[in-house]
Amino acid sequence: MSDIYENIMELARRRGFIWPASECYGSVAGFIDYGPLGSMMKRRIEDTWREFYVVNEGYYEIECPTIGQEDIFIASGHLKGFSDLMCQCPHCNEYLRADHIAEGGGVKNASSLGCADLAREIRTLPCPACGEVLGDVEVFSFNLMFQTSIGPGSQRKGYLRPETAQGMFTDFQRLLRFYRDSLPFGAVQIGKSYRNEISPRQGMIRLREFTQAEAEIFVHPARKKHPNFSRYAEYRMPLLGIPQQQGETPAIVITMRDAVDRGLVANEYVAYYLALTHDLLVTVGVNPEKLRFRQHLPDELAHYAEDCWDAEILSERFGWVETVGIADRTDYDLKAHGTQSGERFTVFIPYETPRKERRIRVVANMGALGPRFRGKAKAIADALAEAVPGKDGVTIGIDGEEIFISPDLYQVREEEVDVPGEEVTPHVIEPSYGIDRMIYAVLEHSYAEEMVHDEERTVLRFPPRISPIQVAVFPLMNRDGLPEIAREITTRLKAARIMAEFDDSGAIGRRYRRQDEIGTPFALTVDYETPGSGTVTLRDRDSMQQVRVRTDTLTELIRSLLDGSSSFASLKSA
RNA sequence: GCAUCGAUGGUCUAGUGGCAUGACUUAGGCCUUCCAAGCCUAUAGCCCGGGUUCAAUUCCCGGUCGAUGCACCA
Repeated sequence: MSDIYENIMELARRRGFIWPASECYGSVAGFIDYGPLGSMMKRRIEDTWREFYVVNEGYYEIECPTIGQEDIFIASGHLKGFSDLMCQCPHCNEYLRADHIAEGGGVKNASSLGCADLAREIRTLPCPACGEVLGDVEVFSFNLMFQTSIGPGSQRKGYLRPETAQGMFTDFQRLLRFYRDSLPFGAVQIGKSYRNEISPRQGMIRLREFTQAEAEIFVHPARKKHPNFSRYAEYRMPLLGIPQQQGETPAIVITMRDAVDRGLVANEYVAYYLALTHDLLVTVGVNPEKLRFRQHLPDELAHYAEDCWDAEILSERFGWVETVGIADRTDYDLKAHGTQSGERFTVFIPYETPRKERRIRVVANMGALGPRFRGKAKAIADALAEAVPGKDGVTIGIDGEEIFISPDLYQVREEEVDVPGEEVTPHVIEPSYGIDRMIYAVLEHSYAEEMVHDEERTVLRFPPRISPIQVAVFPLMNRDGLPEIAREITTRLKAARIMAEFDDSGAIGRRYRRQDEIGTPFALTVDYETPGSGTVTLRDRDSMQQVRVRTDTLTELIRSLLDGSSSFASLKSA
């Protein structure tokens, strides 16, 4: 079957958008190169992302190493949770999930067993692929993280990060100081992540090395109203929530205000980023008709998450592709790093007025305790501070030893103290974008083949802000001083930081087609009227219409067409 | 990863145990006053490794990549 995917990937290869990686040695599945036009397009999409998150939201970008030490991934859960217990059937060589086989054979909690235990459990069970009893099989843990070693002698394990998110968590204290100790704040990262997929087969949809753009927004757990919610409160878009999926009804089109009020979306933060994501995806060229937001069902929702939605993009080849995840991850990540590192991952939130609290404090009488208990006295005093003594004294445990402390050895004081505030572990709102998937979606949704004068025309209808080449400049004829004028115009456009490309090769029609194919939105042609009138023709990629425009105001005009502040349709010939 | 099928200039493709087709593209030239026109010329290819053979792009084995099915999948 020759589908649109093959045509797009052929175009992408031929024109320098996407290539298989390291082809001269034979490529490896799950790795791609972005060619000259692909890199430029990717950068423009990333810059649009930055415009939304860094410039508008004010969440600054950071850049952390792609290799992390083991502790990070112990805390994040990737070392454990990102592993599959697998085995290979000795009869049919099929790779199988060992824990699934065990559970199928009635073993409870198989995934929590070790490799050796699991191998014992499944040796009497049949292989689900060939039916033979497995017998003597080795169970091994396959982790989706790439492992490496840091420094010589491989003393220290390192892992290539499976997501960029952890960097924002590990830098939490620094970020908190940077944002002057107050919530909410956020940080973002755009960069490579790595997952050693078992069989990455869907071209650039499932890569072993891919680019993520993630934001981690730290909010007060009890204050989940977005300060700028009004921006998207009336934004209306289709949501496929849990009720719609369970009732198998279509997505409901609803404003973000209503979605939060009705409890479909957990809070304003999540709703805000659902809308922002919709806005962003459409801005970079995703077809809104082929975009939906689907809520995670209770069984796919991580246990700690409060709410999670995927932006899914419809691809002719791959169906609905998860491209963005937007989750309220609560305090899970920060708590985990707090426990693992022993460092503080909380924010001190002062009360508006300090609260008076009555406290009962047990103060040891060291003058009496010291001589009697000697070395243990300090431990006993500490234990007393935590204890709740009865009338006749208290029994405390020190190193497993029960010790009775009579009331003459301590004092119980009741006092009133000022409590100025409390330590709070923020909740994390995480929008996470798969940039490569976005790029594929934009390519597929922009791609069109149409008949023009009985000839097929291939065109990428990119939004102008995404196009790698922004304007092409042609001399109509390759003589009579026309090329010189066209070159001079090209230079002027470039000086204004517009990506302009001069082309004088072949017939004019061919040159238009070349640019159509790579999505260049506009073309300027210097013709025989140019020297006399100071005008050139401006040709619009999508309509193929032309207008004459003045050359002296060209850079301003092109700039406004590119940033969307004016449109081709509104132009009148000069 | 398993099974099946496939891999020929940049792209699409013909074909073969002995010199490897054609089209498009690209580059140079001629021509050309706005949408892949025409003419001339040039560049460029049998996925990788091993085996069989006088000789392998072709046959055999292994690998890589791709498609399909199975398995797996934040």
